[in-house]
Amino acid sequence: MWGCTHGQSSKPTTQSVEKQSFEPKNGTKRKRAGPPNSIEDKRDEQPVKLKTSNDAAATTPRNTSSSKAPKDGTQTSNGLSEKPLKRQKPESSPQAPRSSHGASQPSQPSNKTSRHRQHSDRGQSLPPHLLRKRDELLPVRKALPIWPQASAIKAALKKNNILVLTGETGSGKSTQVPQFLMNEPWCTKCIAITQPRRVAAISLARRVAEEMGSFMGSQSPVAKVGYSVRFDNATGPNTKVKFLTEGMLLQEMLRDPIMSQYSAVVVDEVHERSVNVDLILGFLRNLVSGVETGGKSTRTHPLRVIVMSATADVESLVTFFEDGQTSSKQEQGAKNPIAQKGGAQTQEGGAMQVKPGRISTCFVEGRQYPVKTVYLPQPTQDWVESALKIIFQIHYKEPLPGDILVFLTGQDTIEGLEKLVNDYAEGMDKDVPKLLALPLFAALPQHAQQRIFQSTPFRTRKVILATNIAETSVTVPGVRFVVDCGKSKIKQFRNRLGLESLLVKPISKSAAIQRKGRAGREAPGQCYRLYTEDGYNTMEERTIPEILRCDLSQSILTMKARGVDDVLNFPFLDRPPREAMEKALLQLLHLQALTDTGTISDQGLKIAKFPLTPTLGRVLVEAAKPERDCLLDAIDIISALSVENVFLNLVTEERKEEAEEARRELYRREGDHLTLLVTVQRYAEERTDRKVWCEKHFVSHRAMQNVMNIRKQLQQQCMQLKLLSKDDTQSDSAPSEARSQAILECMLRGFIHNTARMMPDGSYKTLIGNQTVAIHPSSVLFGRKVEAIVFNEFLFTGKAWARGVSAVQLDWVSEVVEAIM
DNA sequence: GAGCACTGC
Repeated sequence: MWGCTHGQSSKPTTQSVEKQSFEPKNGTKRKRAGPPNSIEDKRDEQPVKLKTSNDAAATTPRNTSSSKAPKDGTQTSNGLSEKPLKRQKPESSPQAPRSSHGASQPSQPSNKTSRHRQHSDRGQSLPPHLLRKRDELLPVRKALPIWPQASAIKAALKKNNILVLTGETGSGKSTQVPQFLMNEPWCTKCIAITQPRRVAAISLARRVAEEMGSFMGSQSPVAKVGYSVRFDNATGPNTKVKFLTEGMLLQEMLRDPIMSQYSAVVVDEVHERSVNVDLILGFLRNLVSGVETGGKSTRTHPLRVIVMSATADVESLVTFFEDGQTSSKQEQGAKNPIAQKGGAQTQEGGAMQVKPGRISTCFVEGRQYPVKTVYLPQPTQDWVESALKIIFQIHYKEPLPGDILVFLTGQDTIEGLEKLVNDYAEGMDKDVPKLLALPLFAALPQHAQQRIFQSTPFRTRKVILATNIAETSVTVPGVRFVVDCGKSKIKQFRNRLGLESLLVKPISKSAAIQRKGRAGREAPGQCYRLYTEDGYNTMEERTIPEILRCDLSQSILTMKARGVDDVLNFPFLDRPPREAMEKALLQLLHLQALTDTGTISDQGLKIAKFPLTPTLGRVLVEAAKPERDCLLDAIDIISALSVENVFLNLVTEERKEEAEEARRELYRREGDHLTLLVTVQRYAEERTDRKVWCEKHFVSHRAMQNVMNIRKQLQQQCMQLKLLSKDDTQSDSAPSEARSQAILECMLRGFIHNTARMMPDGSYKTLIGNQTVAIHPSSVLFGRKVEAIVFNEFLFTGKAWARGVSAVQLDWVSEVVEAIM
């Protein structure tokens, strides 16, 4: 897990507090220390200001951090702020061993909990170590660029319900804004702060708890800070500041459309533009403008919304919340199945509408050392070779310390360059420091990823060869040089074919700036771009938001489940093409998640509540039907399909053969789905040592632990939806032939579009769309000829492949296909 | 006989 470095690192900077600025850095020194390197440094043109758009700018005192911080920006070791940020003592770390199972588990009443039960929440009687920590951290907080803005931010939210806050890395916005707001008179309930990633939600909550001198989550009833991520809910009755992942908030919004437990929602990292953040913003805009909150479900107090973003794209966000009233009016008359259930009536329009000028904006400077940009004089085709040259150029020219972070596109280029670097490094003179090449990508086992945090051996420079993972998800310490190939792999959904492809594409300017910034987190740095300045200038300004390039069926089902019937007029920050939305609507209709009139069906409501794609949700609902009666088996299979790679990928031929042999007892001739079922069942039955079992069968233990979590969650949710009864949780082993057939027929109900039949020449063609597909070599059915197949995934990599394949009978498929045609 | 950027419920 990222985010849990308890100070073993040689540097005090841990990624778990990366949102904090932990350097005693001078916020102003940065400005002109670097060369006139890029067009993106607009910070100097933008004074620190906070204004409301309906009155004159109320300029606040300029960020005072620069006067408090040491003037020398290169002075990295200064006790003032580094020391308190170290996670030194275990006692100061408010983390208890936590159960990672089911969010619904009650917190265990421990001695510790009852001992603190009588504590007042004023803090005086809290344990001294928490208070000491809090007091230690206060000066650090005060030195953050956002600190002087506290009163202006509070004033803005007294006046207006919406605040758009732009703050760069290191401004402290994620940790401080909730603390500024929590004691405001209007803030009688909880504040939610969303994060795109689990680690960020958890580590920010820990940090804020420390800063407040509070317990965390379920540690104590008086705990004021908590977090909620999948499989891990650490909130208590008095949680006032709650960090959660975007997906978690969306789930809550389905259960409680008006968000009655919150006084404010802070949407952080909006610039990353995940699909979930786009949905949240649309729902919030409807909510604050009084749309689809009709009747009895109207809020008594207005919800405060704080939208936080790193890039200065304030205008579009302000416009988004100001305008678009036309589309919301259209939705006003729309039926809301959730509200209707309670006999609610649609509220008359306009009562809580956001009028122009009711939105505040705020800009806060970040803290970043200057980074010099170097472009290639000529464009190159072979950027692996260019990267190699530049790595050694840096290594020979630049003194230690200073690690190199290289951004590449994927595992293969990373491993290729790793080998090259190692080969060349062997031939270096003895008096030159060593080079240590470290790969970093998500599929790399956890222990291998952790190597980047280990301290560098004496006279050695690390070269981290990374994918996009290092752009946002992982902060690599010690980096002073960035090498950016200017490309990344992007998944694109092709509407017409209904398949996804993974393509290597040029990155956007904003991504290039993000990558470059990774060199200036601890000291001034350099960024070598493996493209020309002209190349940079021709890049798109921003990365295309995910919602414009993904399959929309899950998003649209979520919208429908939340009562947005007219999805074509949903307030999107960026509206997906109509074609993509219609494609998704049609798919949902085929899944019988929608009725013929386009309203959500009972079945659709159930599907929407599962943490699954609509196709997989549909399979579950089908499996629960009495005539199928194979829900537990379906849950096992779907859990395994929800994680990537249960079976380990082996490299050498020898190991592959070994694995084939060991797994033979798991393989089922019906195909991959039943093979997964057997694997999950055997793993679950294993009582002695599951880890050993995994090693023996070349199965990923980490993946299987995740499968078990998902399996448990799905079983619980099926019980809540009354699809499963309590006394029915013991799955039978080894499904009979009849049950195998039932399982595959359920799969067909979800994957109608992913079916193909064998042609006379032995190739396969999809029943819908008539596309040629081939069974992927990773399938147990590879090389076999069967009359028809159903498959989990349709992907294009040079050729159209079907992955996750099972054999079915043609007449089963025909029956399902005819039903929707 | 191929190959897989990254999140998340």
